Amino acid sequence: MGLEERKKKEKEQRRKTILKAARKQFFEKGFNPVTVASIARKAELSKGTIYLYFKSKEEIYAQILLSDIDKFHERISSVFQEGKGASEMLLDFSDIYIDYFLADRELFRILMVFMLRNDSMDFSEELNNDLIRATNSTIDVIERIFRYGIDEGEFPPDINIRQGRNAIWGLLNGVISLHLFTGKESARERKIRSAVKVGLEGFIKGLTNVYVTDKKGFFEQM
Amino acid sequence: MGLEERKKKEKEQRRKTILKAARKQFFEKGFNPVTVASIARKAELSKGTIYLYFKSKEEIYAQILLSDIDKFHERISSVFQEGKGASEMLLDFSDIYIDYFLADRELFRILMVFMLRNDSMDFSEELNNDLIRATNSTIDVIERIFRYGIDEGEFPPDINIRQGRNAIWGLLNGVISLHLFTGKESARERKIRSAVKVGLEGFIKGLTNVYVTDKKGFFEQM
DNA sequence: TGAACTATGGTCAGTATATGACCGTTGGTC
DNA sequence: GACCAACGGTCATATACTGACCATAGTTCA
Repeated sequence: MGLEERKKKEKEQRRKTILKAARKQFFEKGFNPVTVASIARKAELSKGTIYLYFKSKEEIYAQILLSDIDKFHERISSVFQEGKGASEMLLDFSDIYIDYFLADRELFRILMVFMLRNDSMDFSEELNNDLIRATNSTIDVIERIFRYGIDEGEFPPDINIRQGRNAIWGLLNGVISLHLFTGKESARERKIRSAVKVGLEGFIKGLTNVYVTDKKGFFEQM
Repeated sequence: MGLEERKKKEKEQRRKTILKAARKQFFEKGFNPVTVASIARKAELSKGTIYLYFKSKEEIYAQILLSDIDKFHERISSVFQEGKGASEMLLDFSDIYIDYFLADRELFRILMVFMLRNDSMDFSEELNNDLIRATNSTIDVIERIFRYGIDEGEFPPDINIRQGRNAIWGLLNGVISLHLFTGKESARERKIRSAVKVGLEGFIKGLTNVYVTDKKGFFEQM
Protein backbone atom coordinates (compact mmCIF):
# COMPACT_ATOMS: atom_id res chain seq x y z
CA MET A 1 0.00 0.00 0.00
CA GLY A 2 1.33 3.40 -0.92
CA LEU A 3 0.62 7.04 -0.45
CA GLU A 4 -1.78 7.57 -3.35
CA GLU A 5 -3.74 4.55 -2.31
CA ARG A 6 -4.09 5.85 1.20
CA LYS A 7 -5.38 9.19 -0.03
CA LYS A 8 -7.90 7.50 -2.27
CA LYS A 9 -9.14 5.43 0.62
CA GLU A 10 -9.48 8.45 2.85
CA LYS A 11 -11.47 10.27 0.19
CA GLU A 12 -13.76 7.33 -0.29
CA GLN A 13 -14.20 7.10 3.46
CA ARG A 14 -15.18 10.76 3.68
CA ARG A 15 -17.66 10.28 0.86
CA LYS A 16 -19.23 7.40 2.71
CA THR A 17 -19.41 9.43 5.88
CA ILE A 18 -21.38 12.10 4.06
CA LEU A 19 -23.69 9.60 2.39
CA LYS A 20 -24.35 7.87 5.68
CA ALA A 21 -25.20 11.10 7.45
CA ALA A 22 -27.40 12.17 4.56
CA ARG A 23 -29.20 8.84 4.16
CA LYS A 24 -30.27 8.76 7.77
CA GLN A 25 -31.77 12.23 7.53
CA PHE A 26 -33.33 11.88 4.10
CA PHE A 27 -35.01 8.65 5.11
CA GLU A 28 -36.28 10.16 8.31
CA LYS A 29 -37.54 13.47 6.99
CA GLY A 30 -37.70 13.34 3.20
CA PHE A 31 -35.84 15.55 0.75
CA ASN A 32 -36.75 19.17 1.38
CA PRO A 33 -36.70 19.27 5.16
CA VAL A 34 -33.09 18.07 5.21
CA THR A 35 -30.60 20.90 4.79
CA VAL A 36 -27.07 20.62 3.50
CA ALA A 37 -25.96 22.31 6.69
CA SER A 38 -27.56 19.58 8.76
CA ILE A 39 -25.87 16.88 6.69
CA ALA A 40 -22.56 18.65 7.22
CA ARG A 41 -23.17 18.91 10.94
CA LYS A 42 -23.99 15.22 11.22
CA ALA A 43 -20.95 14.29 9.16
CA GLU A 44 -18.80 16.61 11.28
CA LEU A 45 -17.71 18.57 8.23
CA SER A 46 -18.25 22.07 6.96
CA LYS A 47 -20.85 22.80 4.32
CA GLY A 48 -18.20 23.68 1.78
CA THR A 49 -16.65 20.25 2.13
CA ILE A 50 -19.92 18.60 1.17
CA TYR A 51 -19.72 20.42 -2.15
CA LEU A 52 -16.22 19.08 -2.74
CA TYR A 53 -17.70 15.60 -2.84
CA PHE A 54 -21.10 16.23 -4.42
CA LYS A 55 -22.15 18.94 -6.79
CA SER A 56 -25.60 19.43 -5.29
CA LYS A 57 -27.95 18.28 -2.58
CA GLU A 58 -29.91 16.51 -5.25
CA GLU A 59 -26.89 14.53 -6.35
CA ILE A 60 -26.45 13.25 -2.81
CA TYR A 61 -30.03 12.11 -2.70
CA ALA A 62 -29.75 10.57 -6.15
CA GLN A 63 -26.65 8.58 -5.30
CA ILE A 64 -28.19 7.23 -2.15
CA LEU A 65 -31.46 6.25 -3.69
CA LEU A 66 -30.05 4.87 -6.94
CA SER A 67 -27.43 2.87 -5.09
CA ASP A 68 -30.09 1.51 -2.75
CA ILE A 69 -32.28 0.54 -5.65
CA ASP A 70 -29.32 -1.06 -7.42
CA LYS A 71 -28.53 -3.17 -4.39
CA PHE A 72 -32.15 -4.16 -4.17
CA HIS A 73 -32.25 -5.03 -7.84
CA GLU A 74 -29.16 -7.18 -7.48
CA ARG A 75 -30.73 -9.00 -4.60
CA ILE A 76 -34.04 -9.49 -6.37
CA SER A 77 -32.30 -10.74 -9.51
CA SER A 78 -31.04 -13.73 -7.58
CA VAL A 79 -34.41 -15.41 -8.20
CA PHE A 80 -33.07 -16.52 -11.58
CA GLN A 81 -31.46 -19.85 -10.92
CA GLU A 82 -30.98 -23.05 -12.90
CA GLY A 83 -33.69 -25.62 -12.53
CA LYS A 84 -36.32 -23.35 -11.05
CA GLY A 85 -39.78 -23.08 -12.52
CA ALA A 86 -41.40 -19.73 -13.17
CA SER A 87 -44.00 -20.23 -10.47
CA GLU A 88 -41.31 -20.95 -7.96
CA MET A 89 -39.46 -17.85 -9.10
CA LEU A 90 -42.53 -15.72 -8.54
CA LEU A 91 -42.93 -17.06 -5.03
CA ASP A 92 -39.22 -16.58 -4.31
CA PHE A 93 -39.45 -13.11 -5.73
CA SER A 94 -42.23 -12.19 -3.36
CA ASP A 95 -40.33 -13.67 -0.42
CA ILE A 96 -37.24 -11.65 -1.17
CA TYR A 97 -39.30 -8.56 -1.85
CA ILE A 98 -41.01 -8.82 1.51
CA ASP A 99 -37.79 -9.70 3.33
CA TYR A 100 -36.03 -6.73 1.90
CA PHE A 101 -38.61 -4.13 2.76
CA LEU A 102 -39.33 -5.54 6.18
CA ALA A 103 -35.66 -4.89 6.89
CA ASP A 104 -35.66 -1.45 5.27
CA ARG A 105 -39.09 0.08 5.74
CA GLU A 106 -37.90 3.57 5.01
CA LEU A 107 -36.62 2.66 1.58
CA PHE A 108 -39.99 1.12 0.83
CA ARG A 109 -41.82 4.19 2.02
CA ILE A 110 -39.65 6.46 -0.09
CA LEU A 111 -40.07 4.36 -3.20
CA MET A 112 -43.82 4.32 -2.68
CA VAL A 113 -43.93 8.06 -2.22
CA PHE A 114 -41.87 8.48 -5.36
CA MET A 115 -44.05 6.13 -7.38
CA LEU A 116 -47.18 7.85 -6.22
CA ARG A 117 -45.78 10.87 -8.04
CA ASN A 118 -45.56 13.02 -5.03
CA ASP A 119 -43.52 15.59 -6.87
CA SER A 120 -43.12 17.87 -3.91
CA MET A 121 -39.41 17.15 -4.23
CA ASP A 122 -39.03 18.87 -7.59
CA PHE A 123 -36.08 16.82 -8.77
CA SER A 124 -34.37 17.57 -12.02
CA GLU A 125 -35.76 15.78 -15.05
CA GLU A 126 -32.59 13.69 -15.23
CA LEU A 127 -32.89 12.39 -11.70
CA ASN A 128 -36.57 11.72 -12.18
CA ASN A 129 -35.82 9.66 -15.27
CA ASP A 130 -33.06 7.78 -13.53
CA LEU A 131 -35.34 6.96 -10.64
CA ILE A 132 -38.13 5.85 -12.92
CA ARG A 133 -35.71 3.67 -14.84
CA ALA A 134 -34.37 2.18 -11.62
CA THR A 135 -37.75 1.43 -10.11
CA ASN A 136 -38.92 -0.02 -13.42
CA SER A 137 -36.01 -2.41 -13.41
CA THR A 138 -37.66 -4.16 -10.51
CA ILE A 139 -40.90 -4.53 -12.40
CA ASP A 140 -38.88 -5.85 -15.32
CA VAL A 141 -37.75 -8.75 -13.18
CA ILE A 142 -41.34 -9.89 -12.85
CA GLU A 143 -41.79 -9.50 -16.55
CA ARG A 144 -38.73 -11.62 -17.21
CA ILE A 145 -40.13 -14.35 -15.00
CA PHE A 146 -43.34 -14.30 -17.00
CA ARG A 147 -41.49 -14.57 -20.30
CA TYR A 148 -39.42 -17.41 -18.93
CA GLY A 149 -42.59 -19.16 -17.81
CA ILE A 150 -44.09 -18.81 -21.27
CA ASP A 151 -40.89 -19.92 -23.00
CA GLU A 152 -40.71 -23.02 -20.84
CA GLY A 153 -44.36 -23.80 -21.43
CA GLU A 154 -45.25 -23.33 -17.78
CA PHE A 155 -47.49 -20.35 -18.42
CA PRO A 156 -49.98 -20.05 -21.28
CA PRO A 157 -48.48 -18.11 -24.19
CA ASP A 158 -51.44 -15.81 -24.56
CA ILE A 159 -51.43 -14.23 -21.14
CA ASN A 160 -51.18 -10.47 -20.93
CA ILE A 161 -47.71 -10.09 -19.52
CA ARG A 162 -48.05 -6.46 -18.65
CA GLN A 163 -51.29 -7.03 -16.84
CA GLY A 164 -49.92 -9.99 -14.90
CA ARG A 165 -46.78 -8.11 -14.05
CA ASN A 166 -48.73 -5.14 -12.76
CA ALA A 167 -51.07 -7.36 -10.81
CA ILE A 168 -48.24 -8.99 -8.88
CA TRP A 169 -46.40 -5.73 -8.44
CA GLY A 170 -49.57 -4.14 -7.16
CA LEU A 171 -50.39 -7.08 -4.95
CA LEU A 172 -47.01 -6.91 -3.24
CA ASN A 173 -46.91 -3.17 -2.76
CA GLY A 174 -50.53 -3.02 -1.75
CA VAL A 175 -50.25 -5.67 0.92
CA ILE A 176 -46.98 -4.33 2.25
CA SER A 177 -48.26 -0.76 2.31
CA LEU A 178 -51.42 -1.83 4.02
CA HIS A 179 -49.62 -3.44 6.91
CA LEU A 180 -46.17 -1.93 7.09
CA PHE A 181 -47.01 1.27 8.88
CA THR A 182 -50.14 0.18 10.68
CA GLY A 183 -51.21 -2.47 13.14
CA LYS A 184 -49.16 -4.27 15.71
CA GLU A 185 -45.50 -4.90 14.97
CA SER A 186 -45.74 -8.46 16.18
CA ALA A 187 -48.43 -9.59 13.73
CA ARG A 188 -47.20 -7.55 10.79
CA GLU A 189 -44.85 -9.95 9.08
CA ARG A 190 -47.20 -12.91 9.37
CA LYS A 191 -50.10 -10.90 7.97
CA ILE A 192 -48.11 -9.63 5.01
CA ARG A 193 -46.72 -13.03 4.15
CA SER A 194 -50.01 -14.84 4.37
CA ALA A 195 -51.88 -12.22 2.36
CA VAL A 196 -49.28 -12.24 -0.40
CA LYS A 197 -49.12 -16.02 -0.35
CA VAL A 198 -52.86 -16.39 -0.81
CA GLY A 199 -53.00 -13.84 -3.59
CA LEU A 200 -49.97 -15.13 -5.41
CA GLU A 201 -50.87 -18.79 -5.17
CA GLY A 202 -54.31 -18.08 -6.50
CA PHE A 203 -52.82 -16.07 -9.32
CA ILE A 204 -50.34 -18.75 -10.32
CA LYS A 205 -52.87 -21.54 -9.97
CA GLY A 206 -55.14 -19.66 -12.31
CA LEU A 207 -52.34 -19.52 -14.84
CA THR A 208 -50.82 -22.93 -14.48
CA ASN A 209 -53.56 -25.43 -13.78
CA VAL A 210 -54.64 -25.21 -17.39
CA TYR A 211 -51.35 -26.12 -18.97
CA VAL A 212 -49.09 -27.49 -16.30
CA THR A 213 -50.14 -30.81 -14.90
CA ASP A 214 -46.91 -32.23 -13.49
CA LYS A 215 -46.24 -29.78 -10.68
CA LYS A 216 -46.47 -32.60 -8.12
CA GLY A 217 -48.46 -30.83 -5.52
CA PHE A 218 -46.24 -27.77 -5.57
CA PHE A 219 -48.68 -25.72 -3.53
CA GLU A 220 -49.34 -28.50 -1.07
CA GLN A 221 -45.70 -28.45 -0.18
CA MET A 222 -45.76 -24.82 0.91
CA MET B 1 -19.43 15.38 18.76
CA GLY B 2 -18.59 18.38 16.67
CA LEU B 3 -16.26 19.51 13.95
CA GLU B 4 -13.32 20.60 16.07
CA GLU B 5 -13.49 17.39 17.98
CA ARG B 6 -13.37 15.36 14.79
CA LYS B 7 -10.30 17.24 13.56
CA LYS B 8 -8.56 16.71 16.85
CA LYS B 9 -9.26 13.02 16.68
CA GLU B 10 -7.96 12.77 13.14
CA LYS B 11 -4.76 14.56 14.12
CA GLU B 12 -4.27 12.26 17.05
CA GLN B 13 -4.90 9.29 14.79
CA ARG B 14 -2.28 10.46 12.31
CA ARG B 15 0.21 10.94 15.14
CA LYS B 16 -0.41 7.42 16.30
CA THR B 17 0.03 6.09 12.77
CA ILE B 18 3.45 7.71 12.59
CA LEU B 19 4.48 6.47 16.01
CA LYS B 20 3.36 2.97 15.21
CA ALA B 21 5.29 2.87 11.94
CA ALA B 22 8.34 4.33 13.66
CA ARG B 23 8.19 2.07 16.69
CA LYS B 24 8.21 -1.08 14.60
CA GLN B 25 11.27 0.04 12.69
CA PHE B 26 13.20 1.48 15.62
CA PHE B 27 12.69 -1.67 17.62
CA GLU B 28 13.76 -3.83 14.73
CA LYS B 29 16.81 -1.89 13.59
CA GLY B 30 17.77 0.62 16.25
CA PHE B 31 17.95 4.38 15.89
CA ASN B 32 20.41 5.28 13.14
CA PRO B 33 19.51 2.71 10.49
CA VAL B 34 15.92 3.91 10.45
CA THR B 35 15.41 6.90 8.15
CA VAL B 36 12.65 9.46 8.36
CA ALA B 37 11.85 8.61 4.75
CA SER B 38 11.26 4.98 5.66
CA ILE B 39 8.99 5.94 8.53
CA ALA B 40 7.03 8.16 6.14
CA ARG B 41 6.77 5.35 3.62
CA LYS B 42 5.51 2.90 6.21
CA ALA B 43 3.01 5.45 7.52
CA GLU B 44 1.89 6.20 3.95
CA LEU B 45 2.70 9.88 4.38
CA SER B 46 5.25 12.24 2.92
CA LYS B 47 8.38 13.12 4.80
CA GLY B 48 7.23 16.69 5.26
CA THR B 49 4.14 15.53 7.07
CA ILE B 50 6.25 13.70 9.63
CA TYR B 51 7.79 17.04 10.54
CA LEU B 52 4.36 18.57 11.06
CA TYR B 53 3.84 16.18 13.91
CA PHE B 54 7.35 15.86 15.32
CA LYS B 55 10.18 18.34 15.25
CA SER B 56 12.91 15.76 14.73
CA LYS B 57 13.61 12.09 14.28
CA GLU B 58 14.98 12.07 17.79
CA GLU B 59 11.73 13.43 19.17
CA ILE B 60 9.87 10.54 17.59
CA TYR B 61 12.20 8.06 19.20
CA ALA B 62 12.01 9.87 22.52
CA GLN B 63 8.21 9.90 22.58
CA ILE B 64 8.03 6.21 21.79
CA LEU B 65 10.58 5.15 24.34
CA LEU B 66 9.49 7.50 27.11
CA SER B 67 5.86 6.56 26.63
CA ASP B 68 6.75 2.88 26.69
CA ILE B 69 8.73 3.35 29.85
CA ASP B 70 5.91 5.37 31.40
CA LYS B 71 3.42 2.62 30.68
CA PHE B 72 5.80 0.11 32.16
CA HIS B 73 6.30 2.25 35.23
CA GLU B 74 2.57 2.55 35.71
CA ARG B 75 2.22 -1.20 35.47
CA ILE B 76 5.08 -1.87 37.83
CA SER B 77 3.75 0.64 40.36
CA SER B 78 0.70 -1.53 40.86
CA VAL B 79 2.71 -3.61 43.32
CA PHE B 80 1.86 -1.07 45.98
CA GLN B 81 -1.38 -2.29 47.48
CA GLU B 82 -2.98 -2.21 50.91
CA GLY B 83 -2.19 -5.12 53.16
CA LYS B 84 0.81 -6.41 51.29
CA GLY B 85 4.14 -7.01 52.93
CA ALA B 86 7.37 -5.74 51.41
CA SER B 87 8.60 -9.26 50.66
CA GLU B 88 5.42 -10.01 48.79
CA MET B 89 5.80 -6.75 46.91
CA LEU B 90 9.30 -7.68 45.82
CA LEU B 91 8.08 -11.02 44.54
CA ASP B 92 5.13 -9.41 42.75
CA PHE B 93 7.47 -6.84 41.33
CA SER B 94 9.67 -9.50 39.82
CA ASP B 95 6.65 -11.32 38.42
CA ILE B 96 5.35 -8.23 36.70
CA TYR B 97 8.81 -7.32 35.52
CA ILE B 98 9.28 -10.71 33.91
CA ASP B 99 5.74 -10.78 32.48
CA TYR B 100 6.21 -7.42 30.89
CA PHE B 101 9.47 -8.10 29.15
CA LEU B 102 8.51 -11.57 28.05
CA ALA B 103 5.68 -9.86 26.19
CA ASP B 104 7.89 -7.07 24.84
CA ARG B 105 11.37 -8.42 24.33
CA GLU B 106 12.39 -5.59 22.04
CA LEU B 107 11.68 -2.95 24.65
CA PHE B 108 13.82 -4.88 27.10
CA ARG B 109 16.64 -5.19 24.60
CA ILE B 110 16.55 -1.48 23.85
CA LEU B 111 16.53 -0.51 27.51
CA MET B 112 19.46 -2.82 28.15
CA VAL B 113 21.38 -1.38 25.23
CA PHE B 114 20.66 2.09 26.50
CA MET B 115 21.72 1.28 30.04
CA LEU B 116 24.90 -0.32 28.83
CA ARG B 117 25.74 3.17 27.55
CA ASN B 118 25.97 2.18 23.98
CA ASP B 119 26.09 5.76 22.87
CA SER B 120 26.18 4.99 19.18
CA MET B 121 22.86 6.78 19.00
CA ASP B 122 24.26 10.20 19.94
CA PHE B 123 21.06 11.53 21.44
CA SER B 124 20.81 15.08 22.66
CA GLU B 125 21.74 15.62 26.28
CA GLU B 126 18.11 16.36 27.09
CA LEU B 127 16.84 13.07 25.73
CA ASN B 128 19.62 11.20 27.44
CA ASN B 129 18.69 12.78 30.74
CA ASP B 130 15.02 12.06 30.20
CA LEU B 131 15.78 8.44 29.44
CA ILE B 132 18.02 8.08 32.44
CA ARG B 133 15.38 9.64 34.65
CA ALA B 134 12.73 7.32 33.20
CA THR B 135 14.75 4.16 33.61
CA ASN B 136 15.73 5.20 37.10
CA SER B 137 12.08 5.53 38.02
CA THR B 138 11.81 1.77 37.77
CA ILE B 139 14.73 1.28 40.11
CA ASP B 140 13.09 3.74 42.45
CA VAL B 141 10.13 1.42 42.78
CA ILE B 142 12.40 -1.23 44.28
CA GLU B 143 13.86 1.37 46.59
CA ARG B 144 10.40 2.40 47.73
CA ILE B 145 9.58 -1.22 48.54
CA PHE B 146 12.71 -1.42 50.65
CA ARG B 147 11.85 1.74 52.55
CA TYR B 148 8.35 0.47 53.12
CA GLY B 149 9.77 -2.82 54.42
CA ILE B 150 11.99 -0.96 56.84
CA ASP B 151 9.21 1.37 57.98
CA GLU B 152 6.91 -1.57 58.67
CA GLY B 153 9.65 -3.41 60.51
CA GLU B 154 9.75 -6.22 58.00
CA PHE B 155 13.30 -5.46 56.87
CA PRO B 156 16.19 -4.57 59.19
CA PRO B 157 16.67 -0.81 59.37
CA ASP B 158 20.38 -0.95 58.77
CA ILE B 159 20.39 -2.63 55.36
CA ASN B 160 22.11 -0.82 52.55
CA ILE B 161 19.12 0.14 50.45
CA ARG B 162 21.09 1.12 47.41
CA GLN B 163 23.01 -2.10 47.45
CA GLY B 164 19.87 -4.20 47.86
CA ARG B 165 18.06 -2.30 45.19
CA ASN B 166 20.92 -2.76 42.75
CA ALA B 167 21.20 -6.41 43.60
CA ILE B 168 17.58 -7.12 42.75
CA TRP B 169 17.67 -4.93 39.70
CA GLY B 170 20.80 -6.68 38.54
CA LEU B 171 19.42 -10.10 39.35
CA LEU B 172 16.31 -9.49 37.24
CA ASN B 173 18.07 -7.98 34.27
CA GLY B 174 20.87 -10.47 34.41
CA VAL B 175 18.64 -13.50 34.43
CA ILE B 176 16.34 -12.14 31.76
CA SER B 177 19.24 -11.07 29.55
CA LEU B 178 20.86 -14.44 29.97
CA HIS B 179 17.87 -16.34 28.71
CA LEU B 180 15.78 -13.97 26.66
CA PHE B 181 17.74 -14.12 23.44
CA THR B 182 19.30 -17.55 23.82
CA GLY B 183 18.19 -21.13 24.31
CA LYS B 184 14.95 -22.73 23.34
CA GLU B 185 11.80 -20.61 23.36
CA SER B 186 9.83 -23.32 25.12
CA ALA B 187 12.04 -23.53 28.19
CA ARG B 188 12.81 -19.83 28.40
CA GLU B 189 10.04 -18.56 30.64
CA ARG B 190 10.34 -21.41 33.11
CA LYS B 191 14.08 -20.94 33.38
CA ILE B 192 13.82 -17.21 33.94
CA ARG B 193 11.12 -17.51 36.55
CA SER B 194 12.82 -20.25 38.51
CA ALA B 195 16.20 -18.53 38.47
CA VAL B 196 14.72 -15.24 39.67
CA LYS B 197 12.61 -17.00 42.25
CA VAL B 198 15.59 -18.79 43.77
CA GLY B 199 17.68 -15.67 43.84
CA LEU B 200 14.96 -13.44 45.21
CA GLU B 201 13.73 -15.84 47.86
CA GLY B 202 17.24 -16.31 49.07
CA PHE B 203 17.75 -12.59 49.19
CA ILE B 204 14.53 -11.91 51.09
CA LYS B 205 15.07 -14.79 53.47
CA GLY B 206 18.47 -13.43 54.28
CA LEU B 207 16.85 -10.11 55.15
CA THR B 208 13.73 -11.22 56.94
CA ASN B 209 14.52 -14.36 58.91
CA VAL B 210 16.36 -12.28 61.44
CA TYR B 211 13.53 -9.92 62.27
CA VAL B 212 10.34 -11.33 60.90
CA THR B 213 9.13 -14.46 62.59
CA ASP B 214 5.42 -14.53 61.81
CA LYS B 215 5.51 -14.97 58.04
CA LYS B 216 3.64 -18.27 58.37
CA GLY B 217 5.57 -20.29 55.87
CA PHE B 218 5.36 -17.59 53.25
CA PHE B 219 7.91 -19.27 51.04
CA GLU B 220 6.43 -22.70 51.52
CA GLN B 221 3.23 -21.39 49.95
CA MET B 222 4.95 -20.36 46.76
C1' DT C 1 44.56 13.42 1.37
C1' DG C 2 41.14 15.63 -0.60
C1' DA C 3 37.74 15.68 -4.44
C1' DA C 4 33.64 13.52 -5.79
C1' DC C 5 29.85 10.96 -4.44
C1' DT C 6 26.03 9.24 -1.51
C1' DA C 7 22.77 9.21 2.01
C1' DT C 8 20.13 11.47 5.29
C1' DG C 9 17.87 15.00 8.50
C1' DG C 10 15.46 18.85 7.91
C1' DT C 11 13.07 23.01 5.09
C1' DC C 12 9.75 25.29 2.39
C1' DA C 13 7.26 26.76 -1.76
C1' DG C 14 3.61 24.70 -4.01
C1' DT C 15 -0.67 21.87 -3.98
C1' DA C 16 -4.71 19.69 -2.14
C1' DT C 17 -8.28 19.73 1.08
C1' DA C 18 -11.45 21.92 4.33
C1' DT C 19 -13.83 25.90 6.20
C1' DG C 20 -17.58 29.27 7.01
C1' DA C 21 -18.87 34.09 5.82
C1' DC C 22 -21.28 35.51 2.17
C1' DC C 23 -24.61 35.83 -1.91
C1' DG C 24 -28.90 35.41 -4.46
C1' DT C 25 -33.27 33.27 -4.40
C1' DT C 26 -37.47 31.71 -2.55
C1' DG C 27 -41.39 31.15 0.21
C1' DG C 28 -43.79 32.85 4.08
C1' DT C 29 -45.80 36.91 6.98
C1' DC C 30 -48.06 41.02 7.81
C1' DG D 1 -45.33 44.32 -1.86
C1' DA D 2 -41.84 45.19 1.66
C1' DC D 3 -39.65 42.68 4.98
C1' DC D 4 -37.63 38.53 6.84
C1' DA D 5 -35.78 33.95 7.57
C1' DA D 6 -33.91 29.96 5.72
C1' DC D 7 -31.80 27.70 2.27
C1' DG D 8 -28.61 25.97 -1.69
C1' DG D 9 -24.53 27.07 -3.47
C1' DT D 10 -19.81 29.93 -3.94
C1' DC D 11 -15.28 31.34 -2.95
C1' DA D 12 -11.51 33.70 -0.44
C1' DT D 13 -9.04 32.05 3.30
C1' DA D 14 -7.03 28.66 6.34
C1' DT D 15 -5.22 24.24 7.24
C1' DA D 16 -2.88 20.01 6.02
C1' DC D 17 0.09 17.57 3.00
C1' DT D 18 3.72 16.93 -0.38
C1' DG D 19 8.30 16.12 -2.38
C1' DA D 20 12.04 18.72 -4.62
C1' DC D 21 15.60 20.84 -2.52
C1' DC D 22 19.51 22.04 0.73
C1' DA D 23 23.34 21.48 4.01
C1' DT D 24 26.15 18.24 5.99
C1' DA D 25 28.42 14.27 7.31
C1' DG D 26 30.18 10.10 6.20
C1' DT D 27 32.41 7.03 2.33
C1' DT D 28 34.94 5.93 -1.81
C1' DC D 29 38.66 6.17 -4.65
C1' DA D 30 42.35 8.40 -7.45
